[in-house]
Amino acid sequence: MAKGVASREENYTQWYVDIVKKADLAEHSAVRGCMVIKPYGFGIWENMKAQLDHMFKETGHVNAYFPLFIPKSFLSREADHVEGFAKECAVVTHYRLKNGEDGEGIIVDPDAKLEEELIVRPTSETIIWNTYKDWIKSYRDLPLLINQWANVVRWEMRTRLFLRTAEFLWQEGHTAHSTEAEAIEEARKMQEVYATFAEEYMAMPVIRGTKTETERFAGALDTYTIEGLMQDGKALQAGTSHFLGQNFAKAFDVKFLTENNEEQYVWATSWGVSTRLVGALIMTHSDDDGLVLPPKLAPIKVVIVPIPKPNPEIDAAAQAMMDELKAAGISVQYDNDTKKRPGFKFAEHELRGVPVRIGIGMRDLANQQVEVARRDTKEKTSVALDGLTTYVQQLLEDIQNNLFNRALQFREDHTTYVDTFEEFEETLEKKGGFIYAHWDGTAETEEAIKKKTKATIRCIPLNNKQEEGQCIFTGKPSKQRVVFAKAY
RNA sequence: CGGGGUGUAGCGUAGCCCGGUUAUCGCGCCGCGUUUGGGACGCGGAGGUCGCAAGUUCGAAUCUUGCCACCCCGACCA
Repeated sequence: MAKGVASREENYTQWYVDIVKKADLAEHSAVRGCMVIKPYGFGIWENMKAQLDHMFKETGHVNAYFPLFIPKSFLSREADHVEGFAKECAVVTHYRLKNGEDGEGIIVDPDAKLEEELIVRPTSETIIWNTYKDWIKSYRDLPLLINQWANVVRWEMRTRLFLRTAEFLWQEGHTAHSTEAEAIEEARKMQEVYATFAEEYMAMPVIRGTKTETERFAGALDTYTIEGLMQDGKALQAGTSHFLGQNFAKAFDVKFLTENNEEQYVWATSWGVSTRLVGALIMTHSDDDGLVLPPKLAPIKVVIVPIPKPNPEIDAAAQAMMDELKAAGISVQYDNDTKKRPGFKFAEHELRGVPVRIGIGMRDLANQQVEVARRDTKEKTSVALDGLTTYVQQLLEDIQNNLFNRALQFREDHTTYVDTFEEFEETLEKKGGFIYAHWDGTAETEEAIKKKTKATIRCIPLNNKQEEGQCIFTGKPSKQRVVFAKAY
């Protein structure tokens, strides 16, 4: 176990905090509930962002930017929406400060009160739809496929680094369509983009599904979700995509003329993922030795450690390796710090989750080889210098695949089908994970189960198998199982 | 936002109950030397508004009050 990192077994929450801090990803700031994302943590986010942005562009979206501030009146235009967010909004009431007369320093100038308060966006549907109203006049203006990368603020009671902070970074896509079918297709398409990203880049298997009414986004008709399973057996919602129907179009009066010169409201979607994904990444793969990163998102894929310390010969060999690896598009770092000994460096790079470590000493050089260690299994192998880059490329792929398969195996081991409430409670307590169970489809039952067990319905899986059964709680007839879990 | 806990150097801590020299120790940091294939060692050195603010007192890290931050448990949420 790494120094200064709690084991997952003994204190999972502390382990998570330790990883974030020791791997130098983020720290708490002077502002309540807000974090400072440090360069290494931000590097992971940047890699996520670059890939997602690419995928959005590939699916026809363009980026734009809308204001941080939203007039208070906008938020209340859509009834469900305002109810969903009202309790966690930061409000700007004044626009000026001045020196206090009693010499107590700077105060809010009472004369500078805003006519209408501004809300710091918790999400941008309202300001965006108010804008779209002017942009959309004809079916020729549709579809409108826009994404923005932004920060948002939700005044959370209880925060956790990356998983839930008062301010967080995310992207929000907001699209407008001429037909209901097209909007639904868009929402599902983006759910699939998220799922692909999670599985292929984060190496995190996810369940694709639909949210129940209770768990749905405020103002949406349908919320599509991807749900991951963390190592402590709790589910984490990693991304959502919403079919908004015509709710926002009606609230903001966004109409267009069809080919037949008929006036109609547009159909909308919105979808987002946030820096929470960094938290998901940590909790999916990391171990008691520190962070474990999938190669595709690791800021540094390979680190070269001179053993026992740098010298001209080793430097030259390292430089040659780096040139070759960089040429192959692999980010690599040469740790030629003379103050730290190799063992310390090994532990440090493991803590930071660097996927591959290459150790090179005089003994290796004499044999024209290096020692290659992989972070996921901690296996070490001697590899010939000749063909090293090819080997590393293959190894990075192996690690990426292994991480996914390992996480998938974990999820399968922590997926249980139950038919009685006793089994349900027992599974929750002893094993956790995803529980497939019959449910009568009512919000009341869902609420009652949540109250009793803290487990919520994470989703109704896409293409869910239809089977007759009885609700585990009420015994009423049910046509399909839904996925329950305790969640973040 | 409710209940509980914690806050002493960059990090981890002793001291606090029972007020009294110059605030303890380890890690880290700086310098020199010896080391170096899995978290090195010796010697020397720097580093502190004891979370912040009031109060009690001749005297406060220590007692009182308020505030802030973090952790754990609830309610809320991505």
